Amino acid sequence: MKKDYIYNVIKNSQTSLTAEDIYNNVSQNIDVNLSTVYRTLNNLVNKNLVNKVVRQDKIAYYELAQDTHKHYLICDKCNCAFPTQMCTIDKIANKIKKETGFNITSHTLEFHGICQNCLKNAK
Amino acid sequence: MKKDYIYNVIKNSQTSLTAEDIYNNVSQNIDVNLSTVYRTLNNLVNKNLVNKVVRQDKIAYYELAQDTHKHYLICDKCNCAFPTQMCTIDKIANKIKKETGFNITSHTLEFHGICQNCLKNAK
DNA sequence: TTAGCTGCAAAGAGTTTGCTGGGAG
DNA sequence: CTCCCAGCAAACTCTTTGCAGCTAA
Repeated sequence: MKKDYIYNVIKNSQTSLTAEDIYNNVSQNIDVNLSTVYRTLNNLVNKNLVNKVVRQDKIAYYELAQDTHKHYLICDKCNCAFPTQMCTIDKIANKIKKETGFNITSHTLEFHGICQNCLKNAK
Repeated sequence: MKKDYIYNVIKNSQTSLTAEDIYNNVSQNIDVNLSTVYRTLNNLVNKNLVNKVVRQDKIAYYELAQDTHKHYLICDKCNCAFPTQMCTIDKIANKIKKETGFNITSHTLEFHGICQNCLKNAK
């Protein structure tokens, strides 16, 4: 079952991956079609096994759905992404929920800037 | 100059707008082409007069670049968006900057859930 | 004149979908 | 025997681009 291959790639990855990343990775082991990757990913997302986040580059990134909630520092030069655990948004979300009655169920947060590598190289 | 029409629509809007919103709005007054809208928007963004944010629906939303920084509560049912001023992200960003050396220059934050209207209607 | 705007049509990227055949239970 | 899975090609959506004509300073 190709689903397992796809799921495992996500599971074993340290960062979030694009559909293409996953396609390339799975393709090293078995034959698979891009449509299948997309369809499977949508399945996994619907089953809450995988989270999908659309970033400012308009590309969807997938990662394992887990409790430890991550956000990324995305470099606008090299497009690398460092995860950060520092998420106090839930507090803010709760506050907003109480004050406005809007039932917040999720949030996305992206930090943009220039990573240390690119800063060095620029000098 | 069509740029002025486009800029004014953004300036006078209470919420962020898509290129299509802007196109429809401007079209009520003058003839304009969608390409022109996109081109003009990109110009305005490059000149830092307008901010562009890509949301989870993969659509770019435009709003006036201003100091008072807003984030939106986006309803996953009716897709309406309520602005909220409650942004303490800058503090977090500064902390991350210090601790990791990653030079954060901007961030995006989106809250998703169900708005009060949709909550009511569901009952 | 020189540069920057425009419209139009076509291209592009990422993603989805319809149809069909194939494999698992 | 069913039903879900997979491949392929085509379609879709939002956005960008090339080209040619136009406009303004």
